[in-house]
Amino acid sequence: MLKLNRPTLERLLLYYHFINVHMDQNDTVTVSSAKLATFMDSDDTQVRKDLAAIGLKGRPRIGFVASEVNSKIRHTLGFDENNRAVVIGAGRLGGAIASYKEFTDYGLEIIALFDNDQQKIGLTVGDHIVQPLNRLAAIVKRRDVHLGILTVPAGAAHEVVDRLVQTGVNTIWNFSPANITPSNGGAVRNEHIAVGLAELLYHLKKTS
Amino acid sequence: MLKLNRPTLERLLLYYHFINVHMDQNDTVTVSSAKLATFMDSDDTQVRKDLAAIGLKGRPRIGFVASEVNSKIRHTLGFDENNRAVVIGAGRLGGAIASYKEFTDYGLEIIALFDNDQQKIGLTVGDHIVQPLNRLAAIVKRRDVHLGILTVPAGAAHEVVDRLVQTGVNTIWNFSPANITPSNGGAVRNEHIAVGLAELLYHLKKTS
DNA sequence: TAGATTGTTAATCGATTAACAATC
DNA sequence: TAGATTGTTAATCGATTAACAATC
Repeated sequence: MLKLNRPTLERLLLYYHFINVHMDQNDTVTVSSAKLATFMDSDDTQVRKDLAAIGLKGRPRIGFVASEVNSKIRHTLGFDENNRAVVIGAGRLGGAIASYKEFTDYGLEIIALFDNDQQKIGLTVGDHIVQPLNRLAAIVKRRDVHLGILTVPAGAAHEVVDRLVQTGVNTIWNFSPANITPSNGGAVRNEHIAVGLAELLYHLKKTS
Repeated sequence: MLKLNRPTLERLLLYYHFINVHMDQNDTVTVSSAKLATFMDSDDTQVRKDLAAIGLKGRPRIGFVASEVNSKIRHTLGFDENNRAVVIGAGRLGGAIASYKEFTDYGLEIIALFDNDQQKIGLTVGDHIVQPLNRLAAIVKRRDVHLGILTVPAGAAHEVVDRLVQTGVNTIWNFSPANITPSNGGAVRNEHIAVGLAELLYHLKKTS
């Protein structure tokens, strides 16, 4: 199995979006590495390397078939699977994520929304009824859930992660301000919101 | 003015959080580069390089004064300024961001929330009343706003960006699925949610 | 003093870019 | 054919890591 690093995955995703937004999806539409590179502000060699890494071949004078690029990236990144996830933490952010329709474009289905707050349990948020955390294990088992999405306060994050890992969910998308480290064989993505903010504030400071 | 790249900014932020969470903030508490490196899963030389880059000096046998590290990072990243921002798009995500209390820790103040949907204008979301977009320019001018936070659908993103840039806001934190490119002298951070998702789905696919 | 830790230079590593022959 | 574009090797660049003398 090929091993793609983070920047490569990010670039592949951007190629994918560019083609989706800007190009017709029939077999006669082609795109050159130079065109993709211009959009990405990067180098055409980089684009060809990336596409070669996932097994795509282009044709001299022609370029790459746009729809092939798309479906290959889709398949490589797993967007054509059916991935089930649970959201834990029914605050505003949790509600926003649990209700985000576009996730289906990536093969992601949010099947349940949990919280421990008695005030929230039973409420309807989008398509979901907020459920108590003690139902987590049963639902994860029954629906074969592999991904946990964390939108709890920092203080609760580690405890919730332990519960998830106990039930066999070791792939975690963490939107809480806590720093979660992956368990054995697991994967964690910490979406630390302050990272993006820090970058912008630093820019503001420099230019003011 | 020193120029820090993105990974460096990210590491500085993580040092900052580590010290905040794990260490007392009095002048006698010190931290070694090796300790920070262990937490970060990186190298002690890297830590010393980063801290040296923002002008911090450590002492042999002692390490770095934790509170000094903290306040220096805080100042370098601009968290001790008063940065005003507007949020455009009063959906769930916009509401979550406009109501996120922890932004004050980074010197960020959300001063207004806008939307163009008549259904939403006038509603109260957290501490804000949703305002029509045509009030944007006046409020930006009056309150000296420098940062725009975008939580609109992809289709509306470019138009809103144009309006922001016209009123002089060229630093943009984009949570919409559109790819925004910076205007002259401006800065954009695209928080493309699918990037994190792609990384996790790819991991799931590899391990399943 | 001995030993832990810094600051910094040198070496390594990997990623990006340049060059160019092969190809349609 | 001529010329545009690929695939791939080689060169460059920058970031990370190793090494080690200086220091308290």
